This record gives sequence, structure tokens and C-alpha cells, in this order.
Amino acid sequence: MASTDRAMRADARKNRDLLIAVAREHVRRHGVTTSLEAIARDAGVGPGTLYRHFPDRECLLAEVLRLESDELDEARDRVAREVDVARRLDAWLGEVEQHMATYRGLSGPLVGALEGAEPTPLGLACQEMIATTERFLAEAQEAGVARTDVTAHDLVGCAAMLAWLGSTGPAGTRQADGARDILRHGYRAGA
Amino acid sequence: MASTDRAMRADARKNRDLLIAVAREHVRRHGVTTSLEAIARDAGVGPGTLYRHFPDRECLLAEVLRLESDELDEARDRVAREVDVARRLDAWLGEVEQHMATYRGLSGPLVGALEGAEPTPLGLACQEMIATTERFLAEAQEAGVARTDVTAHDLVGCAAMLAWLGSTGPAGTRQADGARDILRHGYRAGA
DNA sequence: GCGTACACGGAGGCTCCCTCCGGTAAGCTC
DNA sequence: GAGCTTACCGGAGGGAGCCTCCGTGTACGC
Repeated sequence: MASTDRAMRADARKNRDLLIAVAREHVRRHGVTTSLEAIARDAGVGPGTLYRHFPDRECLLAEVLRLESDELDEARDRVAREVDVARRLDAWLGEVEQHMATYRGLSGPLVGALEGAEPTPLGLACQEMIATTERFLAEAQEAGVARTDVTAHDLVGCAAMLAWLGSTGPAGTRQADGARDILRHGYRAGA
Repeated sequence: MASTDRAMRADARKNRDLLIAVAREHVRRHGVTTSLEAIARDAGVGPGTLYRHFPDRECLLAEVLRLESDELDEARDRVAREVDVARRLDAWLGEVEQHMATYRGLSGPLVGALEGAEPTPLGLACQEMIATTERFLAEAQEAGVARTDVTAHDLVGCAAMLAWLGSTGPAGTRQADGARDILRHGYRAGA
């Protein structure tokens, strides 16, 4: 993305960055269905400017998400460093779930991206997520704490489901806890 | 609901029934976010008429759903009759999932209703669903094929998640299959 | 048959999505 | 530093949806 950024004029770059920053706040507060016009308004630019930089909602979301991917990288390293192997996959999937839940409604588009064969902007954003999940899963399988017939793709789907369940309905409820427990039992080996 | 139906005028009743029928088709085709105005148009009534009968989208959805609850009743009886006890809970939850997935996006509002303490129209619609799940779950637990520390509420939440996952993203994909498998392992008892 | 209360439906205000185009200023060249 | 080119800006505007209000019409009890 951003193609050759030397080609972008200074005012364009400024507006683009501003739009992403404002969008980040809006999405965090109102979810992914927040009004794009309101974002443009708050950024002090016209709607045309927003739509030129980000032809559709997903493009903007993808950029917002890229800002956050640093956090997920840190989480990955922290999990690998601090959590013993028996719980590492659980911990990582918890991070993925939380990452997806940060922005209410994001998990939906992300699953869409997960599915599609063609590389949508969001699809690229979650490839790394799947790759990391594969690493932790393989490790858990070798240690004998995860079933060998589950895939990283399935697990990311599960995390998305939990994020969805947690951010659907009244906020602050613990609806997803029971489901998370069931899922953990479900991919765990042995017993 | 419908309070005292003797008090409703004939033309009102006719319009109401027509609106529900049209809404059923629209929701089936376009999901729960379908345009209410379009429903009114197709039913040949003004928007005002629609909003008088159904003050908000959820009220209309609840009525549509009540029409379908007969199907779920049949499914319950069929499952109880034809499926052996080891698989009965699986089969029932599959029915619940499919019921929720029939209308794309319905699972969201349903989970909202599941959560709230106060009886929303949709909340009433799914009480019966939970009650039946409790019966099948208790049976499975007595037979030793289901863990004793899962609740019917959790299981309905799981079915909602699967329905959501299945109806999110490109249609026709089998995204939810892996997750369903993991969940089934998760609530099953024994090794 | 008549009167009234109930129900109808469309106009209209609001928000949002997205596009198009005239104007503006950034940045290169000399 | 002046001037030109062109990338970029931003707002007007059309289309759609949500929902409300109110003048009109008509079903039904008497």
C-alpha cells in the first residue's frame, strides 16, 4: 500500500495520516459501522478527500488495523517469552480475540477477509496473525497439548467468534466466557 | 404480544399480517438489515403504517421469528424421536444453529436478547429455545456424554457463534465446520 | 345509516453514502 | 523568487434509508 510514498504531496500525506488517526478514535468508540462522513468532518476535510484516499470502508479499516498490529507483535513476543508451553496457545488466542474485539464489529470484516482467496486489504492484515497461530499450534501439538486435527485457520475463526460474541449485545457481560471454556476443551488433546 | 386482538380493526390486522409475510421474504433474502421502507413498499403500505405496527426493527423481527418457531418445535420432536441419545444434543444444537442462520444477521440481535435481563420481544422468542436445550443437555449429562459444567445458555451462545461465522463472509464457504468440530469436542464428556 | 375513533399513507426532516468537478495551492523549473 | 503544471482539495448534490407527524379516509358499533 501507499505505493511510492515519495510521489505523495505533503498536504495529501498530512490529510491521510490525520484521517487514519481520527478514524482510529471513531472506530474504537462507535465500532466499524461508524459514519465515514463524521470522520471526514472531524478531520476537517471534505468527504471527497476521504473517499479519494480510501475508496471504501475496508481500505480505511485496514490502515487503522495496521497501526495496531504492532501491539499484536508485542503480544506474540510476550506470550512466547512468559507463558509456559502448555498454556501458550490459549494465551495467544486470547490476544487474538482481544485484538479483534477492540473494535466492535471488526471481526466480521476480518472473517470475510479470512475467507476470500483474493488478497483484500484486510486479508493481508491477518495473514501474519494466522502464521503466528500456526507456530504456536504446531508447538502445542508437538508438546501433546493440542489435538492434531485442528488447523490454525479454524482457531483464528474461533477467536473471531468469541470476539463477536463478546462485543454483541449489552457491553460488559461475560457471555463469551462459557463459550471460550468449551472451545479450549475442544482443541485440547488428551484428557 | 398483540395485546387484545379483538380490539384490532380488520384492515389493521390484514396490513399487519401482510407486513410480516413480506418481511419474512425480505429478511430471508437480504438479512436482518434489509430496508424497512422496501418492506413497506412491497406490502403496498406507507412507512407510517409499518412503524405504527412495529415501532422498531426488533419488533418486526420477533414476529417473523415466531412464524418460524413451529419449525423449531418440529425439529425438537424429530430429534427426540429419531436420534439416539449420544448424538441428540449435537443434532439439536445443529438445528438451533441452522434456525439462527436462516436469516443472515439474526444471531446478533438474538444474542442481545439472550443477554438482557428485561424481556425484549426477541428475548421471549428464545426462551423456549433455551428450555429445550436444557432438556437435551440434562439428558446427555445423565448419559455421561456431555460435561457437567457446561450450561444450556453457553451452548445456545455457541450455536449463535457458529451461525454468525457461517453467515459472515462469502456465502457457501465451510468456514464454520472446523469450529463446530472443536466445539463438539469441547462440550463432550469422557476421553 | 351515522358518527367517531382508529388506522392509513405520504410528505418531509434528518443522516449517511458516494461522485463529480471547479478551484486552489504545492512543488518543480528556470 | 516567479510562473506553470497538475495533484489535490472540498463542497454541492443525487440517491437511499430511518422515522415522525398530521390530514384524510374508512371500519365498525350503535
